[in-house]
Amino acid sequence: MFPTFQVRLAGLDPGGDYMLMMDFIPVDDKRYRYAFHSSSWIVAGKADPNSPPRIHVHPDSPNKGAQWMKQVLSFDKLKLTNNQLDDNGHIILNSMHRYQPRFHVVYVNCKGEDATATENFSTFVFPETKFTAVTAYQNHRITQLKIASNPFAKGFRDCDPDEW
Amino acid sequence: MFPTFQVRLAGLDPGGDYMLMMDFIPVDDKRYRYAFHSSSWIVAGKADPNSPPRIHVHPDSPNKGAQWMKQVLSFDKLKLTNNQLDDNGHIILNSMHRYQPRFHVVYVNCKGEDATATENFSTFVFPETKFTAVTAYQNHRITQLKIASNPFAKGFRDCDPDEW
DNA sequence: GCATTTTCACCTAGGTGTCAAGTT
DNA sequence: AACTTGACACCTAGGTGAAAATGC
Repeated sequence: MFPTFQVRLAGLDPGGDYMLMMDFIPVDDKRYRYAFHSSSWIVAGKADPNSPPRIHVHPDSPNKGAQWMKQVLSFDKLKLTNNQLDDNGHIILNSMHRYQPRFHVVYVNCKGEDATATENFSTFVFPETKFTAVTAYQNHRITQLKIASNPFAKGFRDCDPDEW
Repeated sequence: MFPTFQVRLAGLDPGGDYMLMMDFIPVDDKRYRYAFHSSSWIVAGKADPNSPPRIHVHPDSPNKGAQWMKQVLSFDKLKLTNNQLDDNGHIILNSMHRYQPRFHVVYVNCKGEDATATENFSTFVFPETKFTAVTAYQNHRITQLKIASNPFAKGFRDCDPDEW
């Protein structure tokens, strides 16, 4: 997923253990298609059936609050797929559907026998991170934006990288 | 470090938390040089002063016993340096000195307040992994062995990779 | 004279959009 | 007609020993 979801954490218990996670929930029960004449997405019917939702656990989990708060966190290992039979633990999405990423902070208290009974969750949603999943870009300006900002797409840039 | 230190674990508590670590201890208090005429290492004086020893923690730590036992463990992120002022957390060694890698399994019991009081260690030493640290290979057969076995050195192979 | 560092061509490994071909 | 897949050239990022340059 590019751009990568990045976040800075504050207010954690420095010595406590936390797991950080992300998941993706459908924004609505609709399927979309892109109307080129109006350059906008329009509803194209009811949503396709979706696989059981998956959760991406940040690979540095679990870790101390102090460690998580030290720097900006990046979910750069998170991968998306449209393959409903995916076997790599990637997040499964339906193409041409809208999704809202969610960020979860899980406090892991291991003092008790039954760990789950003492876990605390906080979930954060940033509405500006909603997106439509595609297998091919529908809008040339999105293509140009990603070519301009993703280092791996440098080979497609027209002019000097410093000019961007 | 190549070849990478790899090990398989058995007999852990599947639900318990473990940290896996490696460190490197001097084999003796000597400095060596390579005698080309006899193709062997000979003592060349007393050991140079060494920096405070560092410990490499396997980056997947901490993790459950069940997880550690699932596959062969590889310490492929472990890096060596001769830079006594290293700031990257690498293992600091003296060139032309002999070292013995050690492997540590640490059981992390977090039920008590003072975690260190309830930790249990096991240390494993494989004498066949002893080596002499160098900045340049002293023996052409070592060079050829590494060219033959390290995928990143394919550019230096003489014949078809399949023949090796 | 020996040991170390630096630069280099050559790899591995994998993330980009393009374009042609395939699918529904 | 709309959507998806796979091969591809072109990148990033970084691990090899060779050879030249530097240090002691």
